[in-house]
Amino acid sequence: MGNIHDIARLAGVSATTVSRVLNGHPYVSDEKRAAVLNAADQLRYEKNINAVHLARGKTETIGVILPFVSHPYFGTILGGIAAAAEKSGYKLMIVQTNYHTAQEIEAMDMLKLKQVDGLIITSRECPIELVEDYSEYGRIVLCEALSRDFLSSVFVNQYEAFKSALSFLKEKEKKNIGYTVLRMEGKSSISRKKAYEELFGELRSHWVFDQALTIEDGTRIAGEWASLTDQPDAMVITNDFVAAGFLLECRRLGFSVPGDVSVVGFDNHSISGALNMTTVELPLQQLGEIAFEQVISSETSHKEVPFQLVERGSV
Amino acid sequence: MGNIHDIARLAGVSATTVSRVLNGHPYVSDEKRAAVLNAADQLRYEKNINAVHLARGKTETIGVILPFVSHPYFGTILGGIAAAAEKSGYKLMIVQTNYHTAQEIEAMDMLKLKQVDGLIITSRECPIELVEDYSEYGRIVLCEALSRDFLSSVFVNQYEAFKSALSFLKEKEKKNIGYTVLRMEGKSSISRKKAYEELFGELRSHWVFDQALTIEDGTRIAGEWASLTDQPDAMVITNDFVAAGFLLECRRLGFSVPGDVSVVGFDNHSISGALNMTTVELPLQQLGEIAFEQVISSETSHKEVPFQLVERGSV
DNA sequence: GTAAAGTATGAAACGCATTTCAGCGCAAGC
DNA sequence: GCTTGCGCTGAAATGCGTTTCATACTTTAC
Repeated sequence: MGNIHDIARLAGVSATTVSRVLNGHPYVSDEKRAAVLNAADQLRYEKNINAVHLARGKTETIGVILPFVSHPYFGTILGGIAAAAEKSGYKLMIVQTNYHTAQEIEAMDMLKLKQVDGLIITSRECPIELVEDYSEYGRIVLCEALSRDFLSSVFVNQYEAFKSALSFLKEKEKKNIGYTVLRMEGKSSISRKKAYEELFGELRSHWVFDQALTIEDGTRIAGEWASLTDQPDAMVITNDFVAAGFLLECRRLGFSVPGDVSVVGFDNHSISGALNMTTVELPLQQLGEIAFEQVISSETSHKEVPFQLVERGSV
Repeated sequence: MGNIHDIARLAGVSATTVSRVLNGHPYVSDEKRAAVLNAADQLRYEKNINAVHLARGKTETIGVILPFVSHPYFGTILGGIAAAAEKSGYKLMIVQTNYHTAQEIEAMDMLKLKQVDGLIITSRECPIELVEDYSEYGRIVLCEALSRDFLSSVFVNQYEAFKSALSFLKEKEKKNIGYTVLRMEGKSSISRKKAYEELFGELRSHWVFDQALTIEDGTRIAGEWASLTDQPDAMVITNDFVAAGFLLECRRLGFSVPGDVSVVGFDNHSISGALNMTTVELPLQQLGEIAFEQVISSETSHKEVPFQLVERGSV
């Protein structure tokens, strides 16, 4: 358990030669190579990766910022990132932020401190300008639509995806459509409202349901929906989990889906298949893989991934 | 963007003093402290964390091995680990193994290379003896029942949890009970069989369904169940997602749950609540938190976390 | 036969912060 | 008046691998 110098001494060579052997560099004679390997073996040598990181100035590690690791939306993106990282021999450092700015900043500091070579931000809370300030320390990829020179991005066109769900419902003669958002003040909230008004004119604000992230949220929102006197006859719902909660609670309350209310989810998570639910498929695994390719690329890029409406039986 | 020596020069002090100031150590005069802080500011100094890691010999980072990051079972454990890590100021390095031994070994090597201070293995594929060999390099926590001197563990008593589900069904007069396992050759498979035979005597081997991990698996298994001439009248299913797939597919095929077949899941994931499904609650978030506490503890320990049957309407 | 190109090797510099040890000055204790 | 101890400070050692540069010896190439 010595270091590279101990090996050098034992093998009768220089530390340089040891390093060359250990890293598979050329220009080492067979005898010296054998001697080094033998000495390393004898000393039960283990590289200290921190010394390598220090010397090389990089860590072959990518940081991933995500609000919740246990939510399937982020879990699936992370799965894609992890699969791509494994192929490229990169390690992954994850930071769960719970949407707290402080955690996000702490994560971005990893880039500054050279703990990670690059950063993937699956969902952002702090100002984009702040993120941009960190781009001098390493590549940053965001999973949202933007076109900044120093930040890469990979995203689904939320506006169009939402609009395609609405258009589909319009075709099906649905006139009173409600929808859910994660947060009223969120970015996607604005684009959704815009898409809605473009297709249906004025929006009744109480047809927009807030805080839609989990199955329980879906359950809750179903209750809210049920208590309305002017119930929407269709709902476009943030993701398949919320949609599942909504759909199941509606049925439990004695309503028929799609008889009384149609449901369109997002993601095409397997839960939507099991529930025979119409949804807009988002290739989240692929999005994660692309994000990883971008973060190790030397150039910034902006990539849109396609969505696709999957028609099933909830409309 | 210089280093600690540049600061020392600019502030007219030694590198030692700079280090003391930067790390909040006592015994530095106010003037020197101010001078150092000022110089650091002027130089826009950023610590190189890799040098710190090298010097200190530790990284305040814990490695987490898990087969799939996007599966809710592991996602929930990871969420618990992440929450605890955040509180303690630790970082998390994750390795997704897909149950491949090679990936597991690569992850364990992080411990040897001093890339992580400790390791949490949420699910293991390689021999326990091999894992034990790595324990000399840092603390390792496994999420399975075992009592090795150099490995910590946190676990649910799978045998008892499974048995409690079976007992519950027995009380409800169910006589023909099938169940699912992740893999026929798996560890839990053996303890399940034992529990089963203890309560019901001989087991019909075609009442055990293999490869039960995802919703789709549940869907598939429902098809297999439906095609049997001697259908079990109750199923105990690996986790709530598989159970959800099973339950929904049974209903789609025209069977009644619990009329034609009862279902008991595991985990008490919110999906089971939405489906009004009876399940055995496993405190996975808490299990993750405990695993983290164990991995940063200086002593090995073995902790069992309680399970609890949650009675709903699928039996 | 000589210049050019390739092979092989090591000394030393580089990346950077932490920590131990030694020492000096001043104040409290007896 | 002398010892003990605390406050403050810095030199040097420590952790460790990579990479550049200089050098010397072989081969090819013409």
